[in-house]
Amino acid sequence: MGAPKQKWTSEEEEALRRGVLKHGAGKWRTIQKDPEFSPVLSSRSNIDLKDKWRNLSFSASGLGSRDKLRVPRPKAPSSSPSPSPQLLLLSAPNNVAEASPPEDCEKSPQDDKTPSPKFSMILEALDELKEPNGSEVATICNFIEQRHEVQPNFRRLLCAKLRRLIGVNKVEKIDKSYKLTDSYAKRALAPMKDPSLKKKDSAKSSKAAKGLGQLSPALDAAEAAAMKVADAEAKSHLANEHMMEVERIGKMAEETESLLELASELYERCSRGEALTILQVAHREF
DNA sequence: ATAGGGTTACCG
DNA sequence: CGGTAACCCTAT
Repeated sequence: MGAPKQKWTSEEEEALRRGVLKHGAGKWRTIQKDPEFSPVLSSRSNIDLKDKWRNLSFSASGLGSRDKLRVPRPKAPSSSPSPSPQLLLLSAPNNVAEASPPEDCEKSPQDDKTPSPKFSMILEALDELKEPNGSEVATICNFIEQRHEVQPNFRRLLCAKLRRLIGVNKVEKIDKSYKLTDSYAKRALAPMKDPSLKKKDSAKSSKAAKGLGQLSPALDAAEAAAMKVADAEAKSHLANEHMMEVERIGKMAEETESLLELASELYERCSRGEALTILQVAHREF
């Protein structure tokens, strides 16, 4: 209604980065109170910092995005921390994964064969776990993760997609759960596997098992085994993600070091009166 | 106070 | 449509 949405300026972004470097991620209040960043981040709350950092982390690890040119702010209602037209750089871009365009050809590890199976995946999941009261996001997410490789921020995307599906009346929301619309559920959608794979009454068991850890003999062995396998798969995915994270941190350390070197070099040259263009800096041609 | 899920606005 | 960034709400 009132708030059009305040996009983050590069100054704010960098203040946040430096704040995290100084105090560590998670100390949002401390960062915001720090007199060094306080002037820049005055209009941001500690949760804003947290949210922004989450976004930065996702876009950094989500390998999918090149840098998007970010305009500082289309509309400045009141206080305008307009970036000075001087040589203001070093606003640390979040490309931890790569710094050199010509090299690093390893790409697209998460490319599905199908061009746009995203919706199908969700509809299939919803159809497979036929819960009368709908399935909650965690359940849907879990189900899909066991069938497809998903990106780390999949859960968040799933949320957005579900909302879209609600918009076109394919899905309805009951409390915190989602379920196929009656009219839409009748249509045969995904080519289901052989019926032998289907367990009767899977809805109750999957949800009940989550709530009560030690279920009775009612839970038959096959189902228990299936769940263990599923869990193991999920864990292996997690392990893989952790490996990637470790690798990422390593690269980040390298990047930081070379950035420091670059900064010193730049400082020295500029203080000698040399003029450098951004392009020169970007290509290290100086 | 922080982490995480969920929602809304904006962009391609 | 599809995705993301900013924002909001709630449990721990």
